Amino acid sequence: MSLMIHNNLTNKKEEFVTVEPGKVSMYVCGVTVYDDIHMGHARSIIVFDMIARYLRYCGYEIKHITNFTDVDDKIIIKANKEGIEPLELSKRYIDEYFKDTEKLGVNRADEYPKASECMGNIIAMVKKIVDNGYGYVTPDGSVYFSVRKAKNYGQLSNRKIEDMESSGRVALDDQKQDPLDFAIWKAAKPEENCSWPSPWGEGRPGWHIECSAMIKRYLGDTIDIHGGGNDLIFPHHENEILQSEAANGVPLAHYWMHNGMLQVKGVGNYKEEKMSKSLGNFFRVKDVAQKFDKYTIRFYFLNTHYSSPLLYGEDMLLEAQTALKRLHNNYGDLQAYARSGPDGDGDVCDIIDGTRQRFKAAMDDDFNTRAAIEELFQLARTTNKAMADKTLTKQGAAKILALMKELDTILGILPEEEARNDDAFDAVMSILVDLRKELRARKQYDLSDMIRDKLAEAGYKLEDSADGAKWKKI
RNA sequence: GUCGGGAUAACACAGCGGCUAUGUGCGGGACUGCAGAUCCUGAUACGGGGGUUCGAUCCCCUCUCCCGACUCCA
Repeated sequence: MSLMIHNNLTNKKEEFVTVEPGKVSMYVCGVTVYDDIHMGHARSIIVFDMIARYLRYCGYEIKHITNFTDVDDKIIIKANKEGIEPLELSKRYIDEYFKDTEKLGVNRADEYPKASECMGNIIAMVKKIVDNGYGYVTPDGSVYFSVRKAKNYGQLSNRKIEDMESSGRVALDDQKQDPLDFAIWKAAKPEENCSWPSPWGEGRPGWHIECSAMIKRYLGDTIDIHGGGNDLIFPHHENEILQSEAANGVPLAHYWMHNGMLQVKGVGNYKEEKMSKSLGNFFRVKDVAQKFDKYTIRFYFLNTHYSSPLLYGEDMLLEAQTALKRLHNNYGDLQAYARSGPDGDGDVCDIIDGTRQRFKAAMDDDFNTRAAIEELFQLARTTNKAMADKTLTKQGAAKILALMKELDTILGILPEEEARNDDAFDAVMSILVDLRKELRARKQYDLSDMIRDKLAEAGYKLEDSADGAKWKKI
């Protein structure tokens, strides 16, 4: 079974074949760092984190690059308002970005290039585009891309030039030779205080060019996967393709993947709308992370296919929390069972192989994390039952746990192993458990409940059942 | 208007041409000193209308509605 990816370039599910066998180059559009990241960004970050994790799980050596746009109108405006340098402002939000994504359990990408630190590459690419005849310099020292000269216009977004013209929404600008053209280099404006020297005078990059330049610098002319939110398909990704292909003469990316938008229930007319800064309906990651742990947030996002729209609400997170608790309980119970269950060779191969095989089949089907998570719930029911009838052995439980950990390297929704592996502690706990058993046999419930309560206060939860008590760390 | 994506039980969200998914919630039952957990079980589905088929929720056509993009946007 091979990995199938829904490719937005062709709008088909295609078998994943890399340029170089065993290696994956992946570029994901990051954020403009002028404010804290919100849950919509979190979705994209977690989705591509999951994708990178799965590819790694499949044995690929992956290079994952995500950029920071730190040169941008909004940054300049906000920095001017605060009376600080634009790069000082963006630095602040880059730091916040890392703090916030850490709260989401995100594995770091290999590099996080910043536009401000890739000026050489950007200028070189602009120059190349002009040299190749796809760009022109205006009198004020800006450089524009000639859209009509590009081959394959609209290959990603299925747009035709005629449609663009008739839409009546293309911006007019006296510097442009054609309203469809877009800036790849913008001449400096004196009041902005944010520019770099270039062959065309002081200026700064256009919005799309940094990604093209960074991809070339870090990953090469043609990469395997290019990702981002589906709101970037047009014009951002379309223009990235035009620029890169005009400069390099080869396709930019083989697979284009886009995550669906996070939506928020509209206030007045109960329609859903996209969570975004401009609509003001966003929830900051740092605020949400105060109420919900990373496992819950990840579960919430991964419990839906990455490309589908997803409704945001605290009630959704609460439901995710309850659902995930079932998995966490099962995981904790298995850990307890692996300590105190019956001995035996514990043949659980069928369960393990079947679960792994179905889990992988789900993931291979365009990263269907939702279906993969269903396997975890099935496994929980199977093992809960096996623990209840004692058909599971402690060795079997250990093997199931190993499988769960293995699969969780992809999802990151199960609690991490405590560093502790303390036999003495286990022995003490087992004394307490036995003591309670005796007390309960003598119906001295006040004392047995007191032990249970005190242990709960100390962070350990005891659960009684017909065949003795189990304990786990809360 | 153009281009994408949707419409699945109370809610969320998968999936498949015939074997009724998963979680939450709700109704029974088991277990139980209590708490918690767990197991068994019940009910409520595939937007409307055509068509293809022995058979469609799944394929085709059409209608309605929703979301996103076309302006900064993950």
